[in-house]
Amino acid sequence: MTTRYRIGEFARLSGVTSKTLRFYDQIGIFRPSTVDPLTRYRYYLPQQLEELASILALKGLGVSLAAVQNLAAKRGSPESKRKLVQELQRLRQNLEESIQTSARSLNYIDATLADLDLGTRPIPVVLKRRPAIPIASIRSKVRSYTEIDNLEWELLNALPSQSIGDLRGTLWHRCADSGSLEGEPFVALKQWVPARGFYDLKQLSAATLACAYSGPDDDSAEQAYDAVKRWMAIAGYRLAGPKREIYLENMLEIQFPLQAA
Amino acid sequence: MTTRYRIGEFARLSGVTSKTLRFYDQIGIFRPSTVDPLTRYRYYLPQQLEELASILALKGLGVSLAAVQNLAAKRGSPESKRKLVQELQRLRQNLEESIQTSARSLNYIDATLADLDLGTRPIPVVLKRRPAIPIASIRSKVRSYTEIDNLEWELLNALPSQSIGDLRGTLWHRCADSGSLEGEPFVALKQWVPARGFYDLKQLSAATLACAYSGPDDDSAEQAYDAVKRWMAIAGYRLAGPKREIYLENMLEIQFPLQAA
DNA sequence: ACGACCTTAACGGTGCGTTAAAGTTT
DNA sequence: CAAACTTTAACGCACCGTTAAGGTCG
Repeated sequence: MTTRYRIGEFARLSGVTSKTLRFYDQIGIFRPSTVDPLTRYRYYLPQQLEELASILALKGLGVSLAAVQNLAAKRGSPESKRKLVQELQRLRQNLEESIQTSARSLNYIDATLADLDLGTRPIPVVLKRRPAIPIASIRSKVRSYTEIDNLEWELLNALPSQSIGDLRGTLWHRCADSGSLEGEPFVALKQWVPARGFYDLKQLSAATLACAYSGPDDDSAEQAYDAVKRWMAIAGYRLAGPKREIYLENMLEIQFPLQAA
Repeated sequence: MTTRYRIGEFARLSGVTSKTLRFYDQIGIFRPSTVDPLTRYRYYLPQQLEELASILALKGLGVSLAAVQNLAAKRGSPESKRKLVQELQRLRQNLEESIQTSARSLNYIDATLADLDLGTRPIPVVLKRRPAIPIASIRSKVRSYTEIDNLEWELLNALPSQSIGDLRGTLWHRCADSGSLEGEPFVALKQWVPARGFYDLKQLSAATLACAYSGPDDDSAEQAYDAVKRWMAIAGYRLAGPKREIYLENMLEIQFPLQAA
């Protein structure tokens, strides 16, 4: 009297839907013990509940069905054990990261809710990855913004116009020890340009950036700076290099390079 | 000289791919400022970077594009603010839960890795939701398993056979105060049966269960019990009611009702 | 004969990634 | 003129849920 279950009952017993069982059969990850060749009804055995459980346990840990299939294929071999360990370690990594980012998001949501409660308009802050790009720049201590404008003008004039890319901006270095502020206007380069003592040729390094936008006025820029600072504090990131100001047509993009903290 | 960006450049500036921009255009969540009617080229304005940023910020918090669209539709209205707050609160909830389950999974993965390292074969444990079902049962203090078998036999004989469902098993009550153990064999009911003093008619309550399978022998059952106990301790759940033993053809399913802890 | 089951097939949903084939800008 | 861009269209992914239109079991 070896009981066989039809799909519906097996579904109820195992806790998944019959559609899921049909799907698992179709992709070959978990098949019924027998199939009636006439009616094509699927029949399952009690022992298969455990087999399915081992699949569901893995899936419950976040393993993809493809990976489960991979692992189940060569079950019992010593190689499979290594594979499993490897997969679980990958998973561990992912889980830790997802917990981190979830926690950051949670904090930020709370802060945003508090802002909304106070009626403050939240300024959107977004994360971006930027690749490294070649730039030409001039770095200098600055006393006024006019000085920066002058530096930039000189930089642009010193370079052959066909080498100048679309991206322009200023890097702001704050030296903790001296407390002094240095500005470094830069332009992206499309082509090689001759090295001269007058400007530096370097790379704007690849980075993850927290970004916000502002109008061209100081007030608006200050708000954007504050928004990014708050965002970083709340989300638990730290600054990792000079801040970047990107010039857009009557707009400014404020970028803070990030380091997980 | 109001600069317009073509899709590629706007994509680079904003940090999303041009495909994403086309997709957002298609679903109407974020459209280019102008489209050349001849070439159908999309053109974007610098100000749109901020508009897109506000969308990306929400998405970064885990809001679905549908929800973003919903929120963006009536932006500025006081109703939109309530909607936004509501959405953020829903999100907060989800994030907290996902952090919880991720943390549980993390612990369980670590334990599984430790087991694998020791060469122990991990017994799969899975979570299931079960609905309430009507049962008939007899509860009693027990000294031996034979007694349970007898009780079950009596129960089955006392009931009209056409009312007896497929599910049979035993509930195990452990009374903390007395330290005594009581067993309660039960059978699921397909139909109404007369109430008699001899057996109880009740509901097997709906529950979330941690489950494992074992063979019919005591040794195997003990291992399954231990596996579930360990799993619960590691994942941080607590027992919420009598344990359930489900009888399957030459197999046992061990079920522990759960309570988040 | 009735209801509760089972079958396959096909489309839907999320948020785009990935070709492919053809036209446009610099 | 060639390189680098753009367009639409269509399929793919993961993991099934959800009809729909029929055969089958007790």
